[in-house]
Amino acid sequence: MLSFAEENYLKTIYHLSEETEGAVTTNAIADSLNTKAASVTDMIKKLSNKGVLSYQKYRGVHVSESGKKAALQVIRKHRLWETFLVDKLKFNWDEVHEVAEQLEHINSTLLIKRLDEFLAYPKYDPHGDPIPDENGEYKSKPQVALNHVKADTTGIIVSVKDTSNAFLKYLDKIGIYLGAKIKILEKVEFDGSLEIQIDSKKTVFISKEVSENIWISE
Amino acid sequence: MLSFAEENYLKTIYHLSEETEGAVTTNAIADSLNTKAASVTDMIKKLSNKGVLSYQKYRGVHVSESGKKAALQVIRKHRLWETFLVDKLKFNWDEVHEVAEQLEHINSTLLIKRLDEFLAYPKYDPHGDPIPDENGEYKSKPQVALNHVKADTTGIIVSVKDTSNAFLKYLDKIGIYLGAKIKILEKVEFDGSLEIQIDSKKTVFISKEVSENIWISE
DNA sequence: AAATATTTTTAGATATATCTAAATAATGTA
DNA sequence: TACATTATTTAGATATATCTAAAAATATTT
Repeated sequence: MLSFAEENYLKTIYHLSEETEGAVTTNAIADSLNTKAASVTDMIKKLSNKGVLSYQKYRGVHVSESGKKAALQVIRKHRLWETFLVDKLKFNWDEVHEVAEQLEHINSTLLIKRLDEFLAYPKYDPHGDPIPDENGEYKSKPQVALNHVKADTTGIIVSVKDTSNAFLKYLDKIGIYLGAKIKILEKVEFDGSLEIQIDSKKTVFISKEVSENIWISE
Repeated sequence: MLSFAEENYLKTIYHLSEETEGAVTTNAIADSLNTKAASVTDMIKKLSNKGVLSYQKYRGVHVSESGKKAALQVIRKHRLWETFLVDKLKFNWDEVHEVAEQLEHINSTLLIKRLDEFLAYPKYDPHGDPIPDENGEYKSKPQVALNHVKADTTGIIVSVKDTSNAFLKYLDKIGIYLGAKIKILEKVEFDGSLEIQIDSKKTVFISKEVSENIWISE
């Protein structure tokens, strides 16, 4: 059994390991959790003793098989709760995270089984992220660039291919961000530009070049 | 802000103060929380410093006004979650407590507001206990003795007036306990005896004398 | 490769929530 | 009232999770 804090560390380390090649470093973990490197060292020793991480001094950590399983169960709980908050309790996307961070540590197999059932076995959370099943299995949603979808398509922005400052500033300015809900209102055949609606509110025009760099998950 | 452990102590002490005249003793708290008297002394000092209890050495504690408010909010959360678990997630009565004990400490005003709304503002939890509102206000359900209700009535056993060992042993034997869901199947006019169903399963016969001592909440 | 900078670990504190064992206060009884 | 019993508190440990400051290891630069 992992404690609240141990679960938090493991989940974060698992996420980092997915975006990192090689070992996850102490500082990366500390940054991610807003804590100090010394605290991380203490904790990764403990998690390593519990067999969920493999750790070599000064060489960072890798998540073990059992660690992955445990991390995916926490992620499963987190994403099921987020789905519940948005679908049933009418939370906005920006309101769910903090609460789901707490709810994900509630310990009850029956609760999660029934919650899953109650939500009709969702495969993706409100951000488009996949919800692992009881065995930790999941399938990511296929992603497509905005210029490859038809008018009337809705989806969630999951990735931005151009990460230059200029581009990100532009996206920020027009109100596009990771996780935003997008609807293609119109596609101009002439130049491939798009009129899109963001979060069922604001509508903006983007050029084909821009649309090639924004990837959504339907 | 109270910690998880502090909230648990306060809630328990509040419950004890409701069944006790005068101060709540250290040992009563320790028994109730399955902990040691020394731990209780430590904690009540802390809670007393926070102003939710008033405490005099060797004289036990009283819950202050602010303490009552805080305790009632924890109880509110507990009972709303119990209602959610039974009404929405199809938990049985005996399965809810442990999970609600965890859920009651989740910290989010919006969550509780929305949960309350989602459950259509319930006034009583699945055990028949009143759910305090945001201001801590609540109204207990009126209670009646079994011999005063008509056939077909359903209710929850909330109180047993005869607390002799013999009587309690008898109740235990026939499967009656506090919180049990009761349905009056038949009332024999001749002697006032009753055929009742317990938890939608077992049916038993009880005499009028016994029925006078069992109080339900409809 | 040596010097410097960065990263990571260790040592030693602090805060919370517990415990056991011993001391002290309150209560019950002869 | 004095003694015995019970209840409560204190003192001192333990475990978890955190921190700062210093030491050690690794990485980078000249």
